[in-house]
Amino acid sequence: MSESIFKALADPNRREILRLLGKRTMSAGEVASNLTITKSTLSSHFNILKKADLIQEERNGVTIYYSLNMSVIEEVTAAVMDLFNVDKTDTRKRGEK
Amino acid sequence: MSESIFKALADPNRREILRLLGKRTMSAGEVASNLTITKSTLSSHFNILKKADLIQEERNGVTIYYSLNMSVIEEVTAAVMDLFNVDKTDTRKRGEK
DNA sequence: TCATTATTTCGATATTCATCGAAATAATGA
DNA sequence: TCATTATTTCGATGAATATCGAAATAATGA
Repeated sequence: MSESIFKALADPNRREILRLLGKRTMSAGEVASNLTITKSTLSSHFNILKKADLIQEERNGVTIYYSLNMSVIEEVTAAVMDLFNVDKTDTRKRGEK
Repeated sequence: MSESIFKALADPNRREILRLLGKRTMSAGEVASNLTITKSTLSSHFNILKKADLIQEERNGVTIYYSLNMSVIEEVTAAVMDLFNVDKTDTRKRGEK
């Protein structure tokens, strides 16, 4: 769940991949040409993003197309919100015990 | 900036620290008693969260109180949103080249 | 000044992680 | 079936990271 999502977002190359796929569906090769890593490294990043359910793949012949999994975006923002969910019943000010 | 934020959110113990501080301001010792790590490890996590500007500290005598830096939460959600900002000018369907 | 309490810094260690190049797999068209 | 193209898997490596215990620092009150 959200563990794998936060881990997935921790790497700059993976975040760049998400930004690229946010513009449009791309093949692995197209994504690679926008980054400075080898294709084998990219493939490893794809696996991590897939495990976090952030992207999906679709093979078309010899080419595999990757796209953002839009349905998970909601879950991502929910996980972030949950992290900062302040308890309204506490009225103490900072530094007060 | 957001690099340090995403890195900071990648560790489960740090996320738990944020959840705890989201409920109320706590001393380092109080936070420690809610986790299963040593105080020295906790101190290292505090440093990382401080560097990401996610928490602030305030010393009161011998005790240091930590609290969520609410003003950065907005920045966090903005960074996440930015990540998934889809370009509306692209009309291609998935798999279409 | 000394003892106490709270927390941090230091140095070491073990694990995780990003990365690479080379070899393997997969699909297709000649 | 062979060559080509696209991508992945494998095994190794170096760097980053979480963790610990022990020693150091900081504030305070006796």
